[in-house]
Amino acid sequence: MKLKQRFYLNEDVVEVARLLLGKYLFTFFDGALTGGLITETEAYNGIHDRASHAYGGRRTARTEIMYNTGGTAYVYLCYGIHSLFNVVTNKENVPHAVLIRAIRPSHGIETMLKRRKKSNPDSNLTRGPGTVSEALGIHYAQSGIALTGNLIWIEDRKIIPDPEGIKVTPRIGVDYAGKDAALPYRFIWNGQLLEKAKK
DNA sequence: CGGCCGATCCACT
DNA sequence: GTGGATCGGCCGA
Repeated sequence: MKLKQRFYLNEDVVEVARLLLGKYLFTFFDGALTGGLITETEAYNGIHDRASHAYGGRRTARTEIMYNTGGTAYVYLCYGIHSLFNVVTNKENVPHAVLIRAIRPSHGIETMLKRRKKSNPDSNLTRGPGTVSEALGIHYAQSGIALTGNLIWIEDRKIIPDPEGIKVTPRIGVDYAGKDAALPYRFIWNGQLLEKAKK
């Protein structure tokens, strides 16, 4: 059920962002399994995307991780406070990535509550990219680890989102990206499942 | 080196 | 709806 590297080598990062809806994101740190159903993603489409850290082919110590082969975690510090978790896609040297913006908690909720310093699992436990990382225990020092390993991984549990339940919008917080700020690269799934095909 | 600023969140009003 | 927190990355001098 764990997604194989083949999944991450897809050359269409926007498609991957959509396909990740309904998959399960897990971490296993400090003996605790935590995870949930991915409900919101954003695609960052490489060197021609002004919103991407890799725009213009920029390579720095930080962005270098995005040039890894698909199936790597790219985690960076935002606003000095938040670690934001991304899935690197496509082949080596093509810096595509999908930002995970929200999950629906399913595993290790007690652990996630403790990490988030909350007492009740309300709708804000893992909604927003900074809170997802905090709840799952992901830190920017972990940027570069493989999603085919046993610390952070994604599973396909045969959950099939209803396309009608998926909303597509521009990305959040990328006003600096000029015309690319308007691209429809954000996917939000309301949790509605596809009805079994009527025969 | 110095300075600006960000793929955000939360408390408060 | 608004503003403060908080610090590494990046760029220019």
